[in-house]
Amino acid sequence: MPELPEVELAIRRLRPFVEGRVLRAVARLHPSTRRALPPAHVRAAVGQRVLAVARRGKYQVFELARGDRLVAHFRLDGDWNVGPADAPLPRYARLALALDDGRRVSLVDPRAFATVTWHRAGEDPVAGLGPEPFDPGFTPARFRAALARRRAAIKLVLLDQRVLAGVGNIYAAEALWHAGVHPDIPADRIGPSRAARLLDAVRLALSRGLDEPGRVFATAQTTATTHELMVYGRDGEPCRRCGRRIRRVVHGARGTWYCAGCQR
DNA sequence: TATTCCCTGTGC
DNA sequence: GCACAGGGAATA
Repeated sequence: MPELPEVELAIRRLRPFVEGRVLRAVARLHPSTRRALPPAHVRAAVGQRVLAVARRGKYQVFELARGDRLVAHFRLDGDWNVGPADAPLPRYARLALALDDGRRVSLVDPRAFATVTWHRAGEDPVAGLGPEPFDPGFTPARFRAALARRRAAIKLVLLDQRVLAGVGNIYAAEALWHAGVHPDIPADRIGPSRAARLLDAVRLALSRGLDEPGRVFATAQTTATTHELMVYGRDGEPCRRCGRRIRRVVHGARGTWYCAGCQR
């Protein structure tokens, strides 16, 4: 499911096709995209040149020439498809952008959870979003201060986009495993050294997702290949670090996998 | 702060 | 054939 790394890679693939192009038409192909993007907003965006596409957390921000923006969010399984405008639409296309070079960018999203919204110039389309995990200004001390304000389980707090932008269910579980932190620990009980370790672990887990797939890497504990998960979805399988069986618990209707042996 | 809802393919 | 999965907004 698209979290920060997958969204970043999707943007990198899309950029060469859309940056500098003019939006000739926007087709809303499903009730979900018609809800999120009313006709007036389509009219506002059509005819404008796309100056740049930026990422903020899991959001993709299309900067338009007049200063307004289209903002896409993949949610659970959205992705972009690029092809000629006269080709048949891909299966599960929920929205399509016709470009001035004859190409068409389609938002492909089987579950129709993805959104594309329009935001007037001057408006902050991602207000309230927390810091970027790789922002050098986001220090372990700031991370720890944010955690200290929260009593909920650290797993849930890592998913809170106001605390940290871009981490979802998979990378939260992976980061907690890398850091050796139990998912149920209350966030405000995480001290400075564990907060520093956890921030490093978040960055490590996200980096693995950004790496070339299949490259072998080693950490202090284990050797694996990039995009290979350490705990997520490995219910009952042995921990790659200590061999104990991975357990699955539920946090707010979402699965969390962890190792009771080395996450404390 | 906890629960519900939006959707539909996948896996039992 | 049906429960389940899940990010974020809305609701209680």
